[in-house]
Amino acid sequence: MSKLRSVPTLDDVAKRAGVSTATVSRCLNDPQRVVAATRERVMSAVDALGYTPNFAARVMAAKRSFTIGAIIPTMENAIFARGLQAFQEEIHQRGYTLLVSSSAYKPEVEEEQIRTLVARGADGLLLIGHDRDARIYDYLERQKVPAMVAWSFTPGQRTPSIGFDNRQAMMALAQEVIALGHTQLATISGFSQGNDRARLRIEGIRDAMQQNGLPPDSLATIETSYEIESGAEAFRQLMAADTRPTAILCGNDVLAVGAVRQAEDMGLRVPDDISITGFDDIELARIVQPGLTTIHVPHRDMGRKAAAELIEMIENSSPGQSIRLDTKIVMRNSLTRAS
Amino acid sequence: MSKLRSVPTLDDVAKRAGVSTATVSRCLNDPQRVVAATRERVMSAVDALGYTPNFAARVMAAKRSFTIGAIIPTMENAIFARGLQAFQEEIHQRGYTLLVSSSAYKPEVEEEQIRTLVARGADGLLLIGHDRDARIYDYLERQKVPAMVAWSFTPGQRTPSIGFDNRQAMMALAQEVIALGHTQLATISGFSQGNDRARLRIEGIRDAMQQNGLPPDSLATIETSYEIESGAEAFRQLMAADTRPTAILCGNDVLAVGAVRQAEDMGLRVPDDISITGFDDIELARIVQPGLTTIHVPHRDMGRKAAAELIEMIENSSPGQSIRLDTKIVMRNSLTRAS
DNA sequence: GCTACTCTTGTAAGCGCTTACATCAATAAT
DNA sequence: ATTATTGATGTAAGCGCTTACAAGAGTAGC
Repeated sequence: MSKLRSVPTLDDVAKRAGVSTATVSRCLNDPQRVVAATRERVMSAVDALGYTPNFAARVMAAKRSFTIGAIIPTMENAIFARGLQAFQEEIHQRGYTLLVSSSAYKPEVEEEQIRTLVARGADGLLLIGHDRDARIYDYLERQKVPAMVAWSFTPGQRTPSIGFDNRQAMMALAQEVIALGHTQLATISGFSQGNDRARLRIEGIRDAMQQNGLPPDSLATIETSYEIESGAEAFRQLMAADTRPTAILCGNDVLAVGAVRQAEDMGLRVPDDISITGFDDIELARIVQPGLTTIHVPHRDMGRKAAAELIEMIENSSPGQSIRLDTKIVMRNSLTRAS
Repeated sequence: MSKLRSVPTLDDVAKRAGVSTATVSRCLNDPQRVVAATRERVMSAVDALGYTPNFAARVMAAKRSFTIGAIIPTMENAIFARGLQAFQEEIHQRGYTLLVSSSAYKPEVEEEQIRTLVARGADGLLLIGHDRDARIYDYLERQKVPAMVAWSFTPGQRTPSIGFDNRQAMMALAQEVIALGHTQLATISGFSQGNDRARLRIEGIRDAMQQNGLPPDSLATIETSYEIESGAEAFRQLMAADTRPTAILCGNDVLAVGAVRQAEDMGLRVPDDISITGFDDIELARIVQPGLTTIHVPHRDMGRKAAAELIEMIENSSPGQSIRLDTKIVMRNSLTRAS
């Protein structure tokens, strides 16, 4: 018996329609298993009462939530926005709901968020990058929650990944920079601790230097947070050094924009006085003046494929497949020949 | 009895610690109600088993989820990012978790998201703007889920709001523009249908025109989606008209940036050939060249206050209080005297 | 020593739903 | 006509947790 004026339950609907709760449940979840006449009676009871199923009860009984969780490092800038949007569109189309939370690049926050999402009954998880404590992978395994990694591609890990080869991509760009005659290189990177994308991008630059006879150790490296201000500050530091770099390869577009802005504030012309490159090709890269030469990442494609593959893992308990996507260099106006 | 090698439950912990499930539950939710020795025994059982409480079960039994839902129109650009971040920080500090979803500015999607969040047991909801079907407010009332509106301030509505006076703010900026001698005004606005912020901002401009003897109907108005490209396209249209405007007040910074970029592509100098203003003062407004003259909105403050007030509503079933925040005009370099 | 508290823990009744199984009627097959 | 088969619906057992209530053990006051 429902309490007076309270939120209607399945029971209330069943009583009103003169059927059992099982029938109501079937109407809602698998309509064709119920004869049309009954179904209509039930549906109108649902409408009349303004009934909405209680999600917690449903998850508990069905042991399925049709929910997928995503933990991204940040929502503050657009790095993950487009990919996540595509991811969400794809899973929505397949009847799943997305739960997003952000970790602010903090491993302990990420771990907490993962546990929260799992406790909430997420059927699967989207994670960014591979670098995290083994304890988390153990936990996920024990809870039997499949996870998919995006924004990285490293087969052979415990979790399949869909992404691109960060190292290779950055190496290609560095090759390009070196081919333009630059020998004094610098990089403004995100913190590489616990961030394989950042780490591999730096290594990509060193690879290119190595291959072209430049000593990898001569790469001036600053690690900082992914914020425009941080990029600006890092640029200031780099330019205060004894030997100034002639080209700065930034770990992402946000840092690059900060550097470009700071260069301008310091009266330096980009790219004539200093070349600056980004990574990601977010909207900002097109907006800023001069347009940022950067690496285009197929965000939407990555998001969509990650969704498809993760759902495959959930529904068929498949181990999941890793997919490598291609990146390409986008030439705009922030990189030019060394003077 | 738990199934072999399955996810551990309260029962498993209780058995292992040699206590009842009630005691374990108390240890987790209200530790001081349990004597230290017992508590330790329980906690080590929790650790040993790697137990995590099942959220759905907890919500169901406690009828409380410590979850707050937020439905924002978009995550694609940064309009809501900062405010939401502050909101999330505040509720997190008070022991709540945030669930975010975006409606893509579509009323029907928003309604679905609201229902989803409520069915998921959200204790309260953060909504953007007042404009939505009365049916939704009825539903929220019936389900007894308190809601708070942000980014608008309109007391006397069914839901309390924390925000600023969109109309007044835009009027102040328009006054400024008119004072600089502009008489041919235009606006690039978001779709005003179902979006009180957009609607009120347009009205604010007309108010200012009215007060200064300019015919409000002479305001060239284009409504479009909140995207950079749309801003650019709208700018193109405005400049193709017989009488070109000398100043364009945009509904937000995103549109303004699109307009600025397009102006440049068309070989027009901002602000010398055309003045352009924004609204919101997101990061982009500082980054773009020339810096955007815009209206600064106290995003973080708004987010924090909305959180505090919403939690107050949840925990003390208070009706909620509306709060009006101040905006201010930020002068940068995209607005100048009419030539 | 006895009653009256207080403090800690256990017992068990749900929370609202799904679903395996049972039931019953209608139809098809013999 | 009888039995097997199919389809629609009902019955009821949980899912994992919280919490009202009960019970038992100490302590204190008389």
